[in-house]
Amino acid sequence: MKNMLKQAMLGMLRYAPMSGYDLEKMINVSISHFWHAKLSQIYRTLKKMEEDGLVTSEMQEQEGARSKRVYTITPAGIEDFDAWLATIDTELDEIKLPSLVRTFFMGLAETKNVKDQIALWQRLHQQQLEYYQAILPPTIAQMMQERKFEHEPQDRFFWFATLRFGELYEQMTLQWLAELSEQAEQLGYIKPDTQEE
Amino acid sequence: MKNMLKQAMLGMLRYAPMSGYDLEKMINVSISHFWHAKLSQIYRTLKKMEEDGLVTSEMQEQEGARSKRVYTITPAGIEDFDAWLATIDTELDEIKLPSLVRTFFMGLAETKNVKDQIALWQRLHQQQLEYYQAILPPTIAQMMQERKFEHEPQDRFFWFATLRFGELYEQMTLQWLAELSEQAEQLGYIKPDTQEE
DNA sequence: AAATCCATGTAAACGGTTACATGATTTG
DNA sequence: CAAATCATGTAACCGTTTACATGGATTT
Repeated sequence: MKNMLKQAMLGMLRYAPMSGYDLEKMINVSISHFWHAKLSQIYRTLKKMEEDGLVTSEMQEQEGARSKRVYTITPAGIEDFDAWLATIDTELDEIKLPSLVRTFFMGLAETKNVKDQIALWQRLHQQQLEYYQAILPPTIAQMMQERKFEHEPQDRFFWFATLRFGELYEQMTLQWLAELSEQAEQLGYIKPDTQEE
Repeated sequence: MKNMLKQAMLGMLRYAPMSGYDLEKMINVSISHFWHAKLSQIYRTLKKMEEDGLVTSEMQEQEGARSKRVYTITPAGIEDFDAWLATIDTELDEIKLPSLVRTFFMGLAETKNVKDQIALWQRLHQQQLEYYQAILPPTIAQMMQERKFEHEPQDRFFWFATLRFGELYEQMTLQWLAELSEQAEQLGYIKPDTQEE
């Protein structure tokens, strides 16, 4: 997998200086549906980036709260990030979807299981769709304000374009699951509703 | 990321014994659009699986070709695989999409670049869609025959259901890209067609 | 004659997760 | 008063990639 975490972190720091803890929030909320990272990895990566001169840090005192180490992107960091943005990606993303691996082998599973699994996926993706549509947009807008992201209308445009991708992805998945369960039921590969356990 | 490679390999071996080289082909063709692995990792994993008693191997001579080490799933391996299939996955897949990270930061990029990148993605996804629709189905069918996969109609059904997912995924992505480029152009975030370089 | 495919592996490095360690402040 | 949030880090481990090493058979 491409080394995207460094770029994602530099990108966030281009909008505003922030701590490792803040970066984790930005990544695991704003772009959670297509990238994620654990705090431990973020701290390690920040250390490495500071050694490489891409960021600098200083402790910042806070009234009534413990102080935090705030990272700021350096000119070298900006150069590195902009150079990456100026390149063109010529390969499709390599995706790993455990649920599709499971689906591939479902012909070997119990029909009761297949039915339950598909029903659960439908519920989870329905929830996720609602999360993208109703909960995430205001959360992201609020986050950008709180962390004082200096940005232009076009930044906002592309941020919300990635959200739109999430929405379309969930809708497509729900469509696929509906098709799958309908056809599987017709062919007798999953039990039709009998209600009782 | 979940430890899917072991399950994917056991699953393939449930249908027919095969070599590490064959397994790589099965994984990187049949299920390439949602899982992949390098040969070196496959060989290491096979070694580990043999130590754990999930598979056994024996050298198999071939006329006019070098011999190969053919792996067969053991009863313990079947048990392990079936136990996994009988569990229900209660979490959504965690996806990593480098192209979406790039999109998120496109407000900071040159408009010329954005335009070129989106155009290239459109071409690549169009190609991939055609690959799923025209090339993969016969390739997979042929592969299953050659490697003597003993299977039932329901196996086939779920194999092609994962292909259908790939098709829908590409169509959805193309729709998203069309929407994105249209809106970005309207708002002046990418240069409209001027043809000359 | 060269390139690709078949075929198997090892070693080092890298990316990422899990577990551990600590403790103050805020919210329910 | 308990749980969640804020806040920073280290160490060990695991999964994955890249580079190395080898060589016969087939296709172009």
